[in-house]
This record gives sequence, structure tokens and C-alpha cells, in this order.
Amino acid sequence: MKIVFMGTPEFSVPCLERLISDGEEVVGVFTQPDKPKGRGYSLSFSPVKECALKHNIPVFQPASMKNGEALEIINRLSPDLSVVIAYGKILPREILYAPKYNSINIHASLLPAYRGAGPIQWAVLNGETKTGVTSMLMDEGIDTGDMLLKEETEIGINMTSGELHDKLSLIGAEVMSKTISKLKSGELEPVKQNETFSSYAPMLTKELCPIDFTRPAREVHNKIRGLSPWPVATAVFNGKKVKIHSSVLNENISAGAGVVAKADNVITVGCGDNRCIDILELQLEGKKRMSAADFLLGHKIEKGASFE
RNA sequence: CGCGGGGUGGAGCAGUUGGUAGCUCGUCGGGCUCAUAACCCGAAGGUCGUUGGUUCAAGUCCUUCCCCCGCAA
Repeated sequence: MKIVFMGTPEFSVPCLERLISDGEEVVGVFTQPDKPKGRGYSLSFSPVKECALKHNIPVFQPASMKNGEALEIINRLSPDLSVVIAYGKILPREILYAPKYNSINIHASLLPAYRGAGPIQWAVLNGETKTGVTSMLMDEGIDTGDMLLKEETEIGINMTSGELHDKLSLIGAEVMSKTISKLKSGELEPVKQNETFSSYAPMLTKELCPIDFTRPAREVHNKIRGLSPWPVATAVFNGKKVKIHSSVLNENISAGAGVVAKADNVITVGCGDNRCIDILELQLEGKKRMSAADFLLGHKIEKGASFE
């Protein structure tokens, strides 16, 4: 089957790899334009572009999908199907419906919940215990198309967004592969999404980062793992910003909001419900990420010290 | 040239107005102990990221390059 693939971040890569190993004919890859990134603003390729180049697949990076240029490319490639996964651009109907079998999308949630750009992170932030991947036929809305296949997975109590991301990314490739094989055999049965149960998960912003220790421990913990590895929850200690990379709940000690109850191997901090979390890894501004034990070797924490 | 912080014995940090390096942990040896990640005594281990310079003297001032990190995108 002639397929056009559209994707940008790391999440999309397993899917593209799978298409190739499944023997599909990937005739072209669309990905976001190279952008200046990181310190020094050096230009960088998207992970999907790296992968496409490795397999000698033509790469297209139009700034917009809405002028005729993109459509022209699609028509020239004349694909049977478009597979879109975390591309990062809204596709107009003429693009969606250009391929013979139209376009399918892989979304990292159990639709209709968590539509949008941040389904993985919000599932963790909200303390969900399960999530999954859904494939769907694309329409013009954001993740509103008719659903095709779905696969669930559990979210562990200490699982971070990063870990869930990697897991779902692999499941995504699996679901996509199955969807295409059922498409070929005509077994797909599109199911409409129930709007009543829909929810939206926007992209994360740094404004979410500051931890509010007056919130319940469970909620603080969810924030820490939900924002890991990016953009990372932050707190203020001794007037300096500290990133909190990982934590676990500590049911055995109780302490007031922000108060350090104990600091030996881990740093135990109280939250709003007087329950505690153990900070396992943290990072002082300008410093490297390190374990709480290492941090404590060089930073004495006085009795009654607290995080803000 | 987007802004900024930092590279000091295995790890994390100090090092004041320039005078050949300290702390906590770890490691090794010994002691105490039923025992221990506890405690006591002792030891090893650093050309202070790199280059050149200023100086009687530089981790501490200036310079070259490399690397790490925070912010912003």
C-alpha cells in the first residue's frame, strides 16, 4: 500500500519504523520544518526526519498545509492512505481526503477522552490508572474522527509521562499496524465518538511547573511525574529554583505543607493533607540532575527547612 | 553571536581582599559490637576542564578552546 506518513516528534518514530518493517510503501514523509532549537539556536531536524532520511524516504516540510503546495505534493505521490501521528499541524479537508482510503490518525488516549496535544501528560497529571491508544479516521476537528481500534494499558502509580510516552508510542505502532491490516481486509467498523464523554488535553506550558505544597500529597506526586521529563515540576528552596524530577508517596510520616520532615537518603516533604512525598531526584538551577542522597552530601538541610 | 550559571581527590559541595587546597559521603586498614548502613582511630586519593598570559606567588585576575546545566525558543 502506498502510504504518506506525517509526524514530527519521537513519539511518531516507532510507527514509521513499523510501516517500513511491515513492508508498506512509504512514498513520502511530512514533518515540521527545521527549527532553531536549544542553546545557541542551532537548527535541528525532527526525529521523524532523521528516521526518514535514514531510510531514504523523501521528506517534505511545508510551512503550511493550507496553500496548494502541500496538496500538490500529495497528489503527485498519489498515496492510498495517509498515516498521521503527532504531526503538529491541522490538516484541511482536501489533504485529509486526497488519498484513496483517506487519512488515519493514531492518538495516545482512549478517545473521546483527552483529545488534543497533551493526552499522555494529562492522563498522568490527573492520576488516571489507565489510558491507551486509539486509531481513527480523521475529520476536520481535533481528534474527533470516527474510531477504529483501541488498546488499553495501565498507568502505574509512579509512572512518569516519559515512561508512559515510550510505552504508548510502541502500542501506537502496534495499533496502527493492525488498523492497516484490517483496512486491507475490510474488517474495520468505524465508531462515532460520544461527545458527552469528550475532554480536551492541551499542550503543557511552564506555568504548570511550580508545585503548590498546600495541595494533597497525591496531587503533588502526580504533578511531579506528569511533568517529567518535561517541563519538570519546580519548587523553591533557600531562595533558589529547584526542579523536582521524581518522587514517591510516603504514607508513614506526616508533616505540614512544604516542611522537610526527614532528609537522609531521600528528602521527605509534607503536603497540604499532612501526608508526605519523598523526593528522589532533583536539580538545582544551573546544576545537574542528581539523586536526593547526592544532593544532601553538599547541601545541609537545617531542621524546619521548607520548600515553597 | 538570544540571556545566564558551572567545570576543585570516586560522589556532592566550600574555598574569604591571589600565598602550593578543605567539608560531608564513599573507599582501604584497624578498633568497638551478638551485629550493623551505627560509633572510634588511621590511611590512600586532586598537575583545582584546557591553552597562553599577568605576578615573587593563582583554584582565586585576564585570554583560547572543550564540556555540562538553567532560562528563552
